[in-house]
Amino acid sequence: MQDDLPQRSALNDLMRECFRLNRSLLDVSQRLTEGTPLTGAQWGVLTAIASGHGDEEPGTVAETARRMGLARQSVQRVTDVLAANGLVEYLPNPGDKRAKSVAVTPAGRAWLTELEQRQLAWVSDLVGQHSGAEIDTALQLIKEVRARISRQIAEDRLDELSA
Amino acid sequence: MQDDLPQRSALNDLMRECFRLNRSLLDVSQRLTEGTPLTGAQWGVLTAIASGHGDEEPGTVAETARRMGLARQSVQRVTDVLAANGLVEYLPNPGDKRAKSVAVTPAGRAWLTELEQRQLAWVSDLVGQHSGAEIDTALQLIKEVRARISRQIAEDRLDELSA
DNA sequence: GACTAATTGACAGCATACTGACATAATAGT
DNA sequence: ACTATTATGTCAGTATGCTGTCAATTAGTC
Repeated sequence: MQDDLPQRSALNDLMRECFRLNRSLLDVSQRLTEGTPLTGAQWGVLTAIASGHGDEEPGTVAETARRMGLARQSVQRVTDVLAANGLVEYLPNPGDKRAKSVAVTPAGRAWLTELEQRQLAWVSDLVGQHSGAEIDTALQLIKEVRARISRQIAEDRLDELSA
Repeated sequence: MQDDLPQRSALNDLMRECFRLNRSLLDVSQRLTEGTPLTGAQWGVLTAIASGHGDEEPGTVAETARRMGLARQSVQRVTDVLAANGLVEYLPNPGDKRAKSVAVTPAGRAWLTELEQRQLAWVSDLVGQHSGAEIDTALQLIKEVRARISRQIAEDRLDELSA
């Protein structure tokens, strides 16, 4: 395949590597949550729930889903499991009869801090000799690539509507 | 949370962003395969099958799985679908009575070149003003982070064995 | 106040990837 | 040559995400 565009192959590699990194990260989150009542996905959702409210009142499932960029239903399913395991609690929401509030229980909060410890240790072990600036540079590039993709997708959606 | 380690938060962001990029990429592969008989995952597997044999003979499912870093069973399922849709063919393997050889059919090859075109167009549209060097730098960092994670995981596996 | 949007939860179904367990075939070690 | 280990395919079950649909609630508009 001729390569008029040297960036093409580079970006291709970047994408492939990103897929692999993603799988590695999933692996890690699974390992970090070993011995806890949480899975990787549950950890993520629980974190999102806990860090959701700068305000006093706990948020709803739909809010959490929006913040995570996931489908409502996915987060709902996980949250139900969290509730069943006592890490989270559904509270009646005076403001909306449908959307119950989701509050992290003391048990949930305890596991969160435990996992934060583990993650801190893991990251410390991982960063190696890379400087913060170096990481930031890569982060910026990825962020922009992703943003451009999102924009592309959004435009495509509009195209479809007008088609 | 106190931040003794400035890289911690940066790396954390990098991970989060990688998750999001991953989902965006899945989205894109879904879009690129729209109107073809392939899904994103099937495209990936088909590509791996096609690019597998520098040698003459087509490879087996297990080989493809290893090359992709996926579980045997996952690739098997997808390959079965490809075969059912006539994009791939199982051939008797004289060397191994269990593992049939997998060959890409002309139809499969045709869709592969079509998708290669689409991908090329997409990437050209995407690279924007980033230089190849810039992308390479990010790629190197991610590669190394992932490699270190893999090493970590491998060590953990050994620890478990010796424990 | 009544009608229409949009939001939300609940349920069902699909795609992708994983693990575990099993039988069979191939390979190594003795 | 016989046995033990490994490789492979197959079947079953799980986790995580998605979409689509429906009824109920909420919010917005006239």
